[in-house]
Amino acid sequence: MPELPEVETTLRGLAPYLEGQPLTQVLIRTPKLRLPTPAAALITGRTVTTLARRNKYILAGLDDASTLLLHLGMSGRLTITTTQEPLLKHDHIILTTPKAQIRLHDPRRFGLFLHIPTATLTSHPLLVGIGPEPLTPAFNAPYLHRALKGKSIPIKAAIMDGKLVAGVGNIYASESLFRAKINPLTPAQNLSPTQCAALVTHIQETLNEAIAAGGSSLRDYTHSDGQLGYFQHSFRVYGRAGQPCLTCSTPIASQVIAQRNTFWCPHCQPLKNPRRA
DNA sequence: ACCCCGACCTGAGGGC
DNA sequence: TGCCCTCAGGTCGGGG
Repeated sequence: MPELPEVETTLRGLAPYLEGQPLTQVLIRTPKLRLPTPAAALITGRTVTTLARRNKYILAGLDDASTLLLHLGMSGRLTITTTQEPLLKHDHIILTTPKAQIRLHDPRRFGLFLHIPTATLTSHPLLVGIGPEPLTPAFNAPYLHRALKGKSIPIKAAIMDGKLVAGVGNIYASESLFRAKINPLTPAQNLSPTQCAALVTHIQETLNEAIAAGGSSLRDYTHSDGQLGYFQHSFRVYGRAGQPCLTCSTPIASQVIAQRNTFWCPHCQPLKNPRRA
């Protein structure tokens, strides 16, 4: 479920309950998510000193120069609850602070919960080689144009590659390409500098709007259902196959690209040079 | 270097 | 009611 905006709003919602707080109790109920989970004793009693996001990872720095590295995978959620509420199936990691209980709930277990020395963070295999953050100046039109050189894969697949740019997932890839009026099947290397500029702009706009929408829905989670980062999205093309384009009423097309379902408007996002060899 | 594809998991929803 | 199939917002590693 989570893409970058969901991770970002999860992080913001989490901060008041976790930042500066001691982990008075830790319960690890699942020995292995995508990778083995650490023993509870290693982190019990530590205080969370910093909270940050890199790509779709949440990084929680602890006061003993170690860091918790958390990823929500496809189906992961963090919930904020009281200690009273019963544990649910798929609540894998339970962190208790004086303020709340934070639970990692992940039915498919594609998520991650690791504990590593902070000094090794930047060289960690999961983080090394990740591309620029999409919402920073490092992600710009000249960079994108350069990065796409020699790539014959569809632009949709290219922007979902975290080594090229961090955090653009399946939904926002389709949404950004629609806004930039670029056909998702366009070979990546064929994008003009102008199209690269448009794509950068619209990736940033799409992500920022989603973060703003999520941010505006942040409230006191201990009194709602406790779920962080989930809010009503209105997507322009994602999930709308066959429905009229909001701009021109042409039915939205869909096709699996790079093993993921992809949505676009054939009229607003025409494929240039459609002929094959 | 580039690109493709299977693998990792469970649950929801549709068709019969 | 139940079975069987497909699909799901992510990522990695192996092989061509």
